[in-house]
This record gives sequence, C-alpha cells and structure tokens, in this order.
Amino acid sequence: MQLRMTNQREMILRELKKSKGHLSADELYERVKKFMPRISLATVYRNLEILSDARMIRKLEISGRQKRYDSVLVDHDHIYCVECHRIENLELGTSDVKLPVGEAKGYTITGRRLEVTGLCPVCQKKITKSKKIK
Amino acid sequence: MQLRMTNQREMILRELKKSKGHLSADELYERVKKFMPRISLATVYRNLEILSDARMIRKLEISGRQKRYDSVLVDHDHIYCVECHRIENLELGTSDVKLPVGEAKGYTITGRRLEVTGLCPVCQKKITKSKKIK
DNA sequence: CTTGACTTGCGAAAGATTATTATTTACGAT
DNA sequence: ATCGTAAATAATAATCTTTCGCAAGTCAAG
Repeated sequence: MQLRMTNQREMILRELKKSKGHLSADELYERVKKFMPRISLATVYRNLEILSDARMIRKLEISGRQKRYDSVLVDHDHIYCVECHRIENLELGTSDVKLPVGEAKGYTITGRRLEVTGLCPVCQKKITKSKKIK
Repeated sequence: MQLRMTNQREMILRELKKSKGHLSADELYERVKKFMPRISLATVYRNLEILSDARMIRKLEISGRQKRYDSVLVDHDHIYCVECHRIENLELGTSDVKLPVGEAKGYTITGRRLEVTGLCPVCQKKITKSKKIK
C-alpha cells in the first residue's frame, strides 16, 4: 500500500502543523473547510488515522470525549485542564518518570503516557470569582 | 441531596467489586442483568456516574473508546494491552514519578495519570504465531 | 399511610467515529 | 502526454457509546 499525497491530506497536515495545538477532528475539519469547502468530515478522520499510522502525526487518546491530534512527534507529555479541557505540552525529562524496565506483569512495554491534570490559569480566575456566589 | 441505596445501585457496586477488573458500563450491564433482567443500561451509566461522584468508585478515562470503572480507590496506575485492550493495575511508588511540584505552566496541579502501554502475555504469543504467516 | 424527593426503565437523542458506495484522482507505466 | 488502476474522496448511512426526557415506581421521614 502506497500513500498518495492528495490535496486534502496535504491541507490537513499543514493546518495541524500550523495550529501547533491539539486539535480534534472536527476542529481541524472547520479549519480545513475554509480552504476546501467541499471536504468531508470523514476524510479528515480517515486521513488523521492514516497519517498517524504512518507516524507522520500523533493520535492522543487522552481522557475526555474526543480524540486529539498532535503534529509534534517528539516524545512529550501533556497537561490538561479539568475545567475547560485545554491541552498543553509538558516537557519532562525522561528521567522524571521511572518505569519498570522491560517487563511488568509479563507485559512487553511499548510506551507510556503521562497525563497531568490541573486547573489552567484562566479557569483558576473564573473559579475564584464564582466562589463568592456559592 | 441524599443518595439512596437502591437494589440496582447495590448490585452494580457489588458486581464491580466482585470482578476486581476494569469493566465498561455495558460489561457491567451484562453481569447485573443476570440477576436483574429488567435493569436498564441507562441506570448502570447513571449509577456509575453517581457512585464515582460520591467517591465510592473510580472512573477511568483511559485511552480507547469506552470508559471503564474501577472499584479500587487507592491511587494506582494502569497498564493496558495495545492489542486486546485489557487493563491491569500497576503498583508504582509515588516516588517513581517526579512531577513539577505545585505549578507547571501556571496550572494548579490536581492529579496525574500514568498509563503504561504494552503487549500482554497472551497477545505476545498470538503475535509470535502469526508472524509465520506474514 | 402519605408525601415528596430520589430512582428507574424505556425510548429517543446526541456526539463521535466508522463503514458503504459510487465517483474521482494521483501516479507509475506505457 | 495518456492510460490504467489502486487509492482517495464526498456524501450519507450506520454504529457505538453515552446522555436525556419523562412517566411511573420506590424509598425514607414524619
């Protein structure tokens, strides 16, 4: 199976890289649609899957409803806001997480995912305000 | 708001504890249905939500399609099989993960979730076998 | 026993993702 | 440059998981 670089695929890749964020499929769909009004949401999903299989992007199966996609391939972790679900990158040295090397429970370990949860600065303010009401 | 201990709720809690696993809502539904054939799936979902709000169980928002629920409340991490999606507990000392204390990117950190991915023993065998075919 | 808030069961709806299918397109070979 | 064909697309239907709305049922306090 050879993968072609179609206009749609190229555009999806470009917009994901441009955003530098962690977009969901439909957010990306909205952005791409500005340039290609006739693109289908299914195409976005399909290409995100294909690109992620091809290791050209990364699928984040982080908590929450929607999957998100990241154009940054280098290993890194994420921090996300429990209130507004914003996701940001987190640079932790690999030395910051000690893992059972090689095996644990008979598993062959292929990776790890560290997700830090918290309140982002914006939501902290919001909550401080609404406390008065409560 | 007071929460009642209805038969359904009790049964859901009991079956989740009995399994010691990490069941999805519909797996739990199937089990409970053996004892209460008329129970509704929505009731299972509702109660899992309520019990998890009440800190009587824990909702795992781990990668994958379905949410899973855990009756073990003590802090622990999880390892899951990329092939068969089985989830198991992982006991790591808190010292095994170093986190930026207090703040990172302006966030107030409320927790962390570590997910180790790998191939479980069963799937390792399956894959070794199928390699011959490829 | 009665009341009223909490719950249930059921069906429908919502949200996210995947599958189907007819049509179009990219790209290597001619 | 043109052709043939496998791969990709658009549009829509379908699926899967989870939630919602509401009438009817149930529990616990008085």
